[in-house]
Amino acid sequence: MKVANAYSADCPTRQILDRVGDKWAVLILLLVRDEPMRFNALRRAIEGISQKMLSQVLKSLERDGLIRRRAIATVPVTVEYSITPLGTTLAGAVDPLRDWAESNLKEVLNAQRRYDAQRKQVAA
Amino acid sequence: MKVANAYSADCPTRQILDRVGDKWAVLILLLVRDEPMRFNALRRAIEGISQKMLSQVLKSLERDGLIRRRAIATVPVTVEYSITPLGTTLAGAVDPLRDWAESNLKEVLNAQRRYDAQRKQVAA
DNA sequence: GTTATCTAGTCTCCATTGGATACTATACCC
DNA sequence: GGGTATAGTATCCAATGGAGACTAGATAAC
Repeated sequence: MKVANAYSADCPTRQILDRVGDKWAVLILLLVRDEPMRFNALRRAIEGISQKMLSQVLKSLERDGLIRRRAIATVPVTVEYSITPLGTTLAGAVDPLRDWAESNLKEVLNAQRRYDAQRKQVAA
Repeated sequence: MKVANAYSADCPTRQILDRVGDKWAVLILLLVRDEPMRFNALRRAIEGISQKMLSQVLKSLERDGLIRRRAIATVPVTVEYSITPLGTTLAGAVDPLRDWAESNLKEVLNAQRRYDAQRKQVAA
């Protein structure tokens, strides 16, 4: 039995994992899933993202067919980003992860505290 | 209704997403889920990871309580990394993502080709 | 008329990160 | 003594990410 091997550099899965790994991409995806949003609305919604990063990530999400960009001829021009069907399925696959995070964050933080406390003793 | 807001910088969910965002962490987690592995075994299994990164990521996964490190007094010393129950649940939450990747990679690549082709025309 | 404001970005610079490579310590085999 | 294996650490350089200034085009305010 041949198993898809995500551990070789050219594995498809790894490419997608890298995309999801993108710090901002998932955040944007989940936001535009709820409702189409404009550039500056996204920027305000996502605390800490720079304009450069937002612009960059939006572009690559559009390239991947996960979101759609639509410029509207108003003054000043507004641009609306919305999720595609493909993007919706990805967002769905991310949900379990978000749920896990919400359920288990406390446990992770506890583990970190335990680990740090131990290291501190060793150092002392 | 108050919704957990993953978009503010200090949101728990975002911290976990950052962790999963780590290029190598998920790969390691999925590997040691199948069976405990040693340092160099992991290095050989994961194409392209440097020793520094492997060491670093293993340390932070251990700190988060997702894997366990066990040094065995052989010569030379061997160190075995295994997944914890907490780690197992996270790995489970990652599975849908991997499945999505395998199912939809082709479509993503197509979208990229379309996008690039269009940009090329505009540039020409 | 001129200055300010709004939009969606781009440009430039610097700090942080990631990766490649060399190196350490220990003990076995030959 | 030289080579191999273990699990890392140390060092250096390139790539990435973020902060903030800047652009364009048109309307609104003074």
